Amino acid sequence: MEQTVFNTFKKIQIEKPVDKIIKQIKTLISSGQLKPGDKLPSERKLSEHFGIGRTHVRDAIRKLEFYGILKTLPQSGTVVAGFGITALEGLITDVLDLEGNDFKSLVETRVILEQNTARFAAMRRDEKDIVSISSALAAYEKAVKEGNDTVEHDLMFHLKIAEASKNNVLKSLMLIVAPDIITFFKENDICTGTKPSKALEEHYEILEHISNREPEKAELAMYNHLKEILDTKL
Amino acid sequence: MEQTVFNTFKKIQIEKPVDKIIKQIKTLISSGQLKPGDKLPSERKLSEHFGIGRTHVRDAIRKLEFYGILKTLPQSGTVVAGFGITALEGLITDVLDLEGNDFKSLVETRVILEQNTARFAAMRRDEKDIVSISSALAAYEKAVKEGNDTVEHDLMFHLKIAEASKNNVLKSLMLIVAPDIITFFKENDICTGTKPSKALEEHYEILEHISNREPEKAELAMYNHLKEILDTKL
DNA sequence: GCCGTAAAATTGGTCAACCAGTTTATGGTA
DNA sequence: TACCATAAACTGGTTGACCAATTTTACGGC
Repeated sequence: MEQTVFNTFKKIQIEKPVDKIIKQIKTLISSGQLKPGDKLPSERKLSEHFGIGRTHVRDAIRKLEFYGILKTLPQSGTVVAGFGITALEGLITDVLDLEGNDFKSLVETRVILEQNTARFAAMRRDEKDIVSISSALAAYEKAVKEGNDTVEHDLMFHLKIAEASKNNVLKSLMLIVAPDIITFFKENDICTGTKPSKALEEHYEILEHISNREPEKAELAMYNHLKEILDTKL
Repeated sequence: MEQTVFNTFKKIQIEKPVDKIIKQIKTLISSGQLKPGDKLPSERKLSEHFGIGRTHVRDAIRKLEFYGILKTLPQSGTVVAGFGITALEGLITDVLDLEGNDFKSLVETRVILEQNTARFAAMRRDEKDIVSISSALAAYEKAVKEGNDTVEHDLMFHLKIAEASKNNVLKSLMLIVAPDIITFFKENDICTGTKPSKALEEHYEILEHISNREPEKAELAMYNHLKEILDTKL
């Protein structure tokens, strides 16, 4: 695949219809035609107003709904959150220029999330958590000794810890970040770089601290476990 | 609205078609009919196989795509991530039982995210960041002194800090958490509870530390600023 | 028998029509 | 005049058909 010449232009991409509509909705709000708490014009009206299919309008609404900016009531209408114009405009603007995730930010964020899931897990874990974390660790150990697929089992171990933290939001955020982490590690073969035996040992230490209800130690162990990744690829 | 009797059943809700299909796709993977890296059957095939409209199939695919589990190539096909069956099953399972966000988790997570955006902002801010944070703070101050809408301007201040942290992922996660925070505060009038003048003072302190490039102090100031919220409603 | 080209089938993307509830307007009645 | 039943209009939800690009297949020339 010869793409060298065109890579210069890779940043140039046609604005997706969804973002176009979101921008239009933002304009509606900015111009005061649409105030916080108002009911949005019907999807039909919007689609013909913007000269675009209703599908795209629905997509845009659902995206804004995901970020809590709109709320659609079935068979009744879609409503703008009662946030105040400042917050609404700010939020929509931020939604629009969500850039791709660079790996540095990704890892940085993962470390932060994981330090805290480990800490909370040590505070709140029950027996079931210990069991599920242990079994995930066992699967990881088996994979290490057989020499393959360590990345996924590694991540499952970490996800079980996130579950034990009893914090839905933290777990959700981990879930969002996780696949990107896996993909990158797969592509760059970092997993083979870090010694699996050492990682295994560290996993056991983390589990130990969580099991013993030692939040600070668990957090620190998690940090030490992940910190070298931070340095590896900066 | 008399609902007391029915509240007992509020947890029972019809399984959304999207989740139903996601479950089916998970089954396909579990049973080995669909392996990591494989191309998914076409949307048409899936829809008639499951006896459901193609729209729902597309919705399910897009949801799984958001979590990085599927990748769709326009006019070509949809592909399963090359994760290994363990990770795939685990991730899909977690996607399926994403529960609603309880407020305790929400605030806990917010504090964590914000401590770190403040820290990174103090390390990486440039002059433009200082300007935009300052102007957000000015708007907040004006709102405080006029006595309304503090919540949104408050949040905008925090979002500008997230931008200054130069960490895309952290900012995205803040964006996800933000609206829920606003909504809850609006509904429960917490903002009026905490003294706005004190909060304003704390905001200035945070900005000061970020401006002076003092990561630890910025992080601590942010923690102190938010910690009372943690205690307020536990 | 091999390769290149073109046509046919298949793909996700898009759209306009239809469905089942909700809301609003209407008009007749007390 | 106030009110309520009924119907008309409108809402988001869902579906099947159409589009353009891709992929596969088939055929003809070499």
